[in-house]
Amino acid sequence: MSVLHRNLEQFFDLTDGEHDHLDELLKRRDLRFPPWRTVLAQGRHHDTAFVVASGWLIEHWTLRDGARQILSIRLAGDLIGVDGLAYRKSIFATTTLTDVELIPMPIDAFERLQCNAPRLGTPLLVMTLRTEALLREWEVNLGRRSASTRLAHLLLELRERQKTRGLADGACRPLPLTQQELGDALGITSEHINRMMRRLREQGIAHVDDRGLVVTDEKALRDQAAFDDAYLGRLAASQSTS
Amino acid sequence: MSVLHRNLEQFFDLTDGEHDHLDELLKRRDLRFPPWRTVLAQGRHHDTAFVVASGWLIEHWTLRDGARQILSIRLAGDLIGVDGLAYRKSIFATTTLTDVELIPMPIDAFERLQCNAPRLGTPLLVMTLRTEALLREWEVNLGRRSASTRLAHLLLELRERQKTRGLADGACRPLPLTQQELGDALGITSEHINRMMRRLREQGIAHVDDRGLVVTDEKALRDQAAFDDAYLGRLAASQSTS
DNA sequence: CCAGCTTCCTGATCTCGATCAATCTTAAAC
DNA sequence: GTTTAAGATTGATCGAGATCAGGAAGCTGG
Repeated sequence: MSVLHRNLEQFFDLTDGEHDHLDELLKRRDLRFPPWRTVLAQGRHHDTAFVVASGWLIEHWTLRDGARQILSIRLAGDLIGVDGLAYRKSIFATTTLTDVELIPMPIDAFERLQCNAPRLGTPLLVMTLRTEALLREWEVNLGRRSASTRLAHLLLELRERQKTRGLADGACRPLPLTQQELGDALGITSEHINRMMRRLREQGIAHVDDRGLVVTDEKALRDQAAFDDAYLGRLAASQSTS
Repeated sequence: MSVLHRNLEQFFDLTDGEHDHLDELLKRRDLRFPPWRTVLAQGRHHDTAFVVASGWLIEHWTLRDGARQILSIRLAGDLIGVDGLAYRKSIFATTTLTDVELIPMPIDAFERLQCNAPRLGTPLLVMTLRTEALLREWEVNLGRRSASTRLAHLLLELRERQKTRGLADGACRPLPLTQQELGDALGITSEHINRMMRRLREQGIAHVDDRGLVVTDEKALRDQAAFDDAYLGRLAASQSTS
């Protein structure tokens, strides 16, 4: 059973017929991409959305001066390229960070689904609303919080999202983000990320080794992150438990 | 015919039956609110979304230390409270800035609609995707652009959104935002907003008088805003032409 | 093994925008 | 008409984080 089935079954019990419709929606063959491959280019036409079966991707936007803002980090179970439904093209770029498996989901099949299995429409809408909630949280981060808070927030969020999918046991194994990328996600220079990481290390809160991120003082990190319990709850609820 | 009908007809031709379903969805009586009334409180349970028939509202989030981030400004034709569909509660606050008319749209009727008029599901999903696109643009603003660019960007965006609804002819008539609020939307202090406004005034680019915002040098403002033509196109497409 | 990357790491300096502290304006309130 | 309060405006100072300018450390491919 695919990641998407599991993700949807969180919200709704699916009938056999609906399972079949989903199967039809998802073309059989998974696509595989190596790291650093741009799956959806900024501004390019596209008519296929994807379910992330495994791996990490980033959605990002490059300014004319070369500065880059990472808009969102997508993990297994997330959807990418849904904006094709609204614009028939990608308004930002989506790029792999690791080896990635994607399940294609043609946009027009997506529309047909609304008619053939209308009950599935609501869960899909719910998934996009949950993504929207994450974006709003990031607006707050970028607009109002300090560099150290933002970093702590991102590290915890990623660990939490990994954990709810059963992918991270304590340590968030592979943290396939360079300091440059952390910075691009947080609107901070990589030099400053480095300084913030040093502080976390010196304070014995967290550090990165070859296994990935290691959190040694959960509570302190949570304090730094100004983490809202309600937010954590939403995070958990928004993810599949695969 | 309501704002919502018009907004949807941009994307799809509606059958009479679908018009009826929409009518049923929208309870007859509009609700009216005075300025500064919180329609949906942060974290409070709610089961009704609304279509904005007229007026201005803000969606905002207040941090523990009292700092406020305005997440989005909502105008006539926009939806508010759709997150109730995903969370059964509002994860941020929605507050009126002016006199506002709202058309209630119960969440459960919304779900029934998916089954009774499945074709309507897609347009509603499209509307939320367009909102999502605006949020991503704001992520870029908050993360990567300077105060002056952000301000120019917001002023132009608001004027454009008003214009595509036929509400602003040249001057964006009532700009019901204090400098404090502009700051809260842009992640900037009101004092700094004031300085940026002074600069726009001194450079003869734009100023605010009793009629609202007056743009005297369109091109210069557009340059400051680093406004992307593609973004403008999306803005126009995302709004009703009421 | 070395040359050439990329990423990590660090310090010195500078700048944008925050913070603090007033004054001014205007419109409602009594 | 005086009081009061909210917003606009301005200046002086401060600080978080950017920018600049490099090393150090690992990892590629030759």
